[in-house]
Amino acid sequence: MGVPLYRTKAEFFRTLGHPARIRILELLSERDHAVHELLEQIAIEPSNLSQQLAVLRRTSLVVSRREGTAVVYSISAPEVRDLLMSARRILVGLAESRSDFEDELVVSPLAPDRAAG
Amino acid sequence: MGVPLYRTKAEFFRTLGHPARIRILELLSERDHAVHELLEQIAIEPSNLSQQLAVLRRTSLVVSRREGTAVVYSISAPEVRDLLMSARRILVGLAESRSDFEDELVVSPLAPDRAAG
DNA sequence: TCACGACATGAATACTTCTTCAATTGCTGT
DNA sequence: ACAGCAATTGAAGAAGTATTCATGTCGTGA
Repeated sequence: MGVPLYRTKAEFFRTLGHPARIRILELLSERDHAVHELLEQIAIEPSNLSQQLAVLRRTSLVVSRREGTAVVYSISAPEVRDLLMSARRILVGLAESRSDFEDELVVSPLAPDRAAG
Repeated sequence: MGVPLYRTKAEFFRTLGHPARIRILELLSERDHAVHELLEQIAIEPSNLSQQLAVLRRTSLVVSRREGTAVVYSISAPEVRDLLMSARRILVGLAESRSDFEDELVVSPLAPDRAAG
């Protein structure tokens, strides 16, 4: 146990900090996908996808197996699904409180037109 | 709603992807803290702490208020606490499955004593 | 109002991480 | 064994993020 947990956590979150990797994890948390299937869903170059998959493999978040001509990926920690959902909940909450606030501005006594952000 | 959710999620996780910011959120999820209190707990330079707090403020994860001479921070989304805990669970799980595998290697026929993780 | 302590900001340099390209490996069918 | 598709790798330049230093702001108490 040389590395403090908050450091490991930060590293973990950084791994999640890329749109393509989020998409990959979302897709894999539904079911296993071959690389070419991921490629259909995510609009990036094959080699870029491979790079992102490599990042996820390094942190053991996903594992791959070869099935004939295809390589199939699956998620190692199904709990990631909950994590993504709970992130969504937080984001929706933050977005709401921000637009609530904008509403309040608009609802002031003699409020002139105030463009929405 | 111009920005796809997976992009926003990635951005969100990137803001969590720094040891100091994780520490800050952990501390704030227990109770509000003044900047000088955070400074006592986290071993970084004051101006660096300010920078990290600024990052968290930009994403509305924390808010600050002035109290006399001090500036007090609090967390906007208490659910962040759950998120951090569920991240911990995933990390522990991944770490265990990795060392299980190492154990298997060690657990050959004449397995010697096995130290607990 | 002046000086001081508590924080924040801007800007520069040093790192990391992204994206893309060219080259490579591993199967499958012939 | 070879052609051809699927996926990966390494490397290089572009883009983004971290850390630090010098400076600026905002209250408080003398």
